Amino acid sequence: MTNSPKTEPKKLPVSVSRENLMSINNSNYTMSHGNSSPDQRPLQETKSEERTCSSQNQQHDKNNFVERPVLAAASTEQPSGTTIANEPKLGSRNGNITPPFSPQIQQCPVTYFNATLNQGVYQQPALTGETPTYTLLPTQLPPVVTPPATEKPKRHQVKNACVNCQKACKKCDDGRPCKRCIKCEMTDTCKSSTRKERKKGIKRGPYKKKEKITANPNATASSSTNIPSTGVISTNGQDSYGTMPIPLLGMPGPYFMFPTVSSTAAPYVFLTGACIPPMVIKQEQNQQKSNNNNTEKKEETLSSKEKSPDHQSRSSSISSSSSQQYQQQLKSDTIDKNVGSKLTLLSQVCSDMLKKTDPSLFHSSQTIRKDLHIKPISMPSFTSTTQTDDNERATDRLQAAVTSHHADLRQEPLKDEIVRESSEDNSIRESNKNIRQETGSHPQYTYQTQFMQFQSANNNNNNNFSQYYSYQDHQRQQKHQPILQQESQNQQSSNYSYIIRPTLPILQPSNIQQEIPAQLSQYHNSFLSMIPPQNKQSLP
DNA sequence: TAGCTCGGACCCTCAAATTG
DNA sequence: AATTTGAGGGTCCGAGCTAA
Ligand SMILES: [Zn+2]
Ligand SMILES: [Zn+2]
Repeated sequence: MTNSPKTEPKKLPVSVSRENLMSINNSNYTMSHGNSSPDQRPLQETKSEERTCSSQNQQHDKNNFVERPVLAAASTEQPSGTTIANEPKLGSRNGNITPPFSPQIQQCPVTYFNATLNQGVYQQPALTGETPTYTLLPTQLPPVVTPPATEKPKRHQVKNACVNCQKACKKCDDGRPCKRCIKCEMTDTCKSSTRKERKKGIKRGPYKKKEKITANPNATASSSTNIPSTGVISTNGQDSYGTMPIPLLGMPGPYFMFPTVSSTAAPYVFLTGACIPPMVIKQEQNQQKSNNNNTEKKEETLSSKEKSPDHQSRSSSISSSSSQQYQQQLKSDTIDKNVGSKLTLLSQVCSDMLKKTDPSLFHSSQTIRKDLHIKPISMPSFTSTTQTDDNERATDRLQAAVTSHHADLRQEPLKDEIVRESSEDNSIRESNKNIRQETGSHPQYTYQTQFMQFQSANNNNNNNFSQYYSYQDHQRQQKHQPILQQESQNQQSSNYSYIIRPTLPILQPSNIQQEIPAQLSQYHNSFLSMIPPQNKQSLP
């Protein structure tokens, strides 16, 4: 197995070096590092207000720490040679929650991946059958729905590209690993990118007023020629408010150590997996709101009829990801001779496997591998099986976090906690205690603030503290792993719970509230109260 | 000429503004 | 409260560039 990403020759039919698929779904995630790719976007300062997103992203990428995802209680095999030794140097590495303010942070290397791929290899979903939508603007006459013959079908895009595709600005898909990463042999780093939370409180200026539709179309047409008070007539009939300067709110984007929770929001469910790819979460959401007839879903269903068999199978597997269905698909004619389809299917199965809920998916994936002459993988661990399970675990973790917090405030030792041995640990622990005492909140918020200030002072745009924190958390877990193992060997029931991970994935399903145990809500609320108000929103 | 880069077109989401 | 608007924040196409 090699970790170095490959470039892909153009115009290659779907034939990938298949051996490397064996690395898919190895339940340990590892990352390859130090591979500089020509595909990386250069760091660019774009001053333009309107089209900053792309360059912003790239810039953000540049400065991001390489995140090491952790799958809790993941499999046993530690892939050698790709672990900590290869990690980027990040300043303090002792696995404690120490302030990461070393200047080295700025030099943190970023992993770039060789990542360009022939776009033609992928079948674009045929969307020609989709009904075009027309918006009735006040400046328009009542709609005359006559789509131009030359109208291009809508470009299909995934909700979340994987980090590799995102960096390369290339087409991604919903599978994890995605097709492109499979081809480029970057399966172990194929993770869904995280979306920034949208800023709130941005004033938008008045919208153009809704016109009353009169019976006389001429009257409508004439009255709809907007002459804004500014005297500027925009070309599309809109007012010029759109060009009003929008106040920038402090730092580049809000930063959330924990997801912001508004008081009116439905309770969240904390997933238990330490690093479940967002993609997986999304699928669960889809499953759970199957009876939720939002337009998006309908559109998806509609268009899936028009899609290629390949795509169709993927869509259906999202709505029902049973291994039998995968098996059936594998047997079906459409997929029989098509390597690409099988790869897609494998990608999908592997993606579902990451949920670690259905061991039979593993066998399905093995079947496909066998079919594709790919070396089989060893069976990963499968853990939680139900939503209830997840809720219970989440409750446990929240309880642990809250208990730990309150105990620390009272300067009481946690009797269940692992005794840290090194003096270094203890000194940090002491300092953490002090911070808790002073601020009344979790030390990480102080660190976060300091981190942001440091980054700001050094003109470093990376404000992704959570990735850093996550990494450290991982380090700590690594350190504690032997202790936990020892405990389990000695038949001791481990009472130790890690303080809730700052980057714990969160699921907010639309119609699952009733399934959330009251206890979880309770601890969740307590937990939220630990977050000082200034950290609930963006930092200054 | 194949592969890479990256500007910007295109797309979706969702908070603000507006309407009922 | 429900609906509409339109900007934020994203995806990824494809023209132009570069190296072999
Ligand atoms: Zn991808
Ligand atoms: Zn990928």
